[in-house]
Amino acid sequence: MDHSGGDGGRRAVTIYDVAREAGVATSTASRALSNPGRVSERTRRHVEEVASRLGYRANRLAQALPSGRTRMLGLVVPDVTNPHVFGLLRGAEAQAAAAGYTVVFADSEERPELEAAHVERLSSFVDGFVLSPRGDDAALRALAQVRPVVLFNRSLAPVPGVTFDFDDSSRQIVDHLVALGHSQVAYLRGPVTSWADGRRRAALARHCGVHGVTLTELGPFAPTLGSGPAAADAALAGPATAVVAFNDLLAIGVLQRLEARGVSVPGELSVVGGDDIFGASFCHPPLTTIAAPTEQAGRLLVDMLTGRVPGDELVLHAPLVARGSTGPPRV
Amino acid sequence: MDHSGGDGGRRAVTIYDVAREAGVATSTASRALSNPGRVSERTRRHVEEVASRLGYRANRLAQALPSGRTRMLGLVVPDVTNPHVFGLLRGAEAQAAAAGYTVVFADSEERPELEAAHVERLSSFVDGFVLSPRGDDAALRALAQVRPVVLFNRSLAPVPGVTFDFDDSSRQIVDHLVALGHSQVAYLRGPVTSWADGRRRAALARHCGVHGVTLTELGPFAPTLGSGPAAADAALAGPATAVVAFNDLLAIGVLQRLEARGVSVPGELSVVGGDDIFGASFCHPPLTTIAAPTEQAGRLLVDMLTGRVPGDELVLHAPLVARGSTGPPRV
DNA sequence: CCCAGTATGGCAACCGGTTGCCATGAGTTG
DNA sequence: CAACTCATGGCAACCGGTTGCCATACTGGG
Repeated sequence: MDHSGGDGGRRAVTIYDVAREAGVATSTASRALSNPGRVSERTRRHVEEVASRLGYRANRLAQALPSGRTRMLGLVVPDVTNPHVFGLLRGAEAQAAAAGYTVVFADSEERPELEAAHVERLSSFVDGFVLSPRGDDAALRALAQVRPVVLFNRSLAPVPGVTFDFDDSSRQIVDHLVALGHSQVAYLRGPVTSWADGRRRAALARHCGVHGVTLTELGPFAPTLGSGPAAADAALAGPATAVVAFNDLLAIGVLQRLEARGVSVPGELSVVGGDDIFGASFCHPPLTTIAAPTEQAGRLLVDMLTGRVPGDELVLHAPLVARGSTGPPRV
Repeated sequence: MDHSGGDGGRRAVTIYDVAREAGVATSTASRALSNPGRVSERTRRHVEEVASRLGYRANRLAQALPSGRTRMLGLVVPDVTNPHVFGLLRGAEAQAAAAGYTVVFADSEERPELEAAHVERLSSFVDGFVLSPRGDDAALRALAQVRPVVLFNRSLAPVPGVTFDFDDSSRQIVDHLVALGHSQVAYLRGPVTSWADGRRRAALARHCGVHGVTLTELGPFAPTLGSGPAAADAALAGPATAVVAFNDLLAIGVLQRLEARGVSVPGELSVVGGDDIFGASFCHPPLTTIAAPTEQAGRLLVDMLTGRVPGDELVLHAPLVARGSTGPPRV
């Protein structure tokens, strides 16, 4: 067995080495380094000097073992490279740093079983989880028993979380399209495992109903650029003059396909996205979408986890951002 | 002190509980669960049954303490939300999973001291690091003594790493611009802490020299969309008919500014990026850039770390992707 | 039927820290 | 000058696992 620091060579310096070299008991060395005030200034300085001379670095594994606390937080998302979660990453990181925590990210690649595996692997190493979950309700509830958990974009009492006001953002979209004169709208569905997709569909249907707008559902589609062509073609085959996509990735994929097919946007078809990702403002034409305050969500989630805000169910307002991809239908 | 699993309530189930409940010694319980073959089939089954009935989950902190190995890898990047590192994240994750490792990501926000802090915090919890480094050489060499380290986009013998062939990609850019008829080129510099920036400048200067092209250096600029306007304005103030940006983020920011100022691209100014990020293909006009094989780099780096490839200095070829943002200069 | 060999299980040490409790000695006060 | 505080430092247990070594029981063979 190799107990070295990892370079396969000499063994790492332990607090015992420091204590021996400094001529004090290990408890004194420990207190000198991590519990100052309990030890005389002279001794403390001496121990610190010896520790740094020997290049001592505490083994955080051993340090965390008695208390079980590591001051690390786990953040598991379905896809780190999806711009939609950028705000979450940044917000969580910033707030965690402020509270003296370190965030580690893991990517579940949209797969519930990988999410479970990551959580399992990390659960001993972190004090709590921020999850943008893909797993089913039962698994999440079970996990919440073992470790503090907060959820992004999923409501699952009694587990605390932050969601966006889908009802209101759907209302804004429908109002916007109605104001432009649309009466035939298609919704391009996201993954069936997405809780948010179900919410958006329901809310859109309700508000379309209120305004007498006909809503068609297409899909489900994978929420990626690559699904854009199929989604665009499906939309063009129907009567819709405007499409609302599950998310911006899908919407941008649709825009690319429409450009390739020579369909003018918004003249022949208006396109609405879902989350105002990086790229939504500079694609062609710039995408009308919903600007979810994901960074704020990240901050709040970490606050809940670190106990600075009571764990609860928060719903954040997400405003519509109208850009060039929506306009009046060409009659 | 609270030794519970984290919910503040009852204490977590330990292997001692399992052993007692199953009526065997702790060593037997341990072996039954993690070293099968050393224990009779009947006993193993019994212990497993008891463990799952009690909801036992091994404390990985304690498990890792004796061996010092966690089968986790740390990946520290300057900015998780910079699309440039997406390939790195994906490639590393995929290859690590294949080798039975879990990857945790951390974000240094382009700050050397935060990078150091993350590494320090994580070093006991991971078996090695993949770094896209911002710290200085001495710090990195010191770190490499403590833990296995491999570097992305930085050459620093004897620490193994993967870099891209800047010389060749600069040659491709210059050849391309010369073929289009340009003779006045500006380089928009990246951060001074970036090793890659220095390499690109030197290589561009050399190849411009070969073709008798005049190269102007502007900046340094932060490698973000937000620096685009300043960079674009600086470029327009000079004689250049083509600009090469440090990276795509900066290049896309430039494109946005040029569009806002009504400057036609590539008619009045050609623009070249640096890393073919997400968005480079659908910005307006689509960006000519260098497609660095970052995913392959991520795979190789993890292979080096897990010892499946000899630790060494690898240089990967990065091809030019010509898109709409470059064309002949308007005479 | 006895003995050797082997499969199984248990004791205890160890990983590297932290901390409760007690002993000691210096400083303070009556 | 003696008694009492209080600051300081040390012993040892503990966190929750793993593992080397030994004891035991059971097996099969002579």
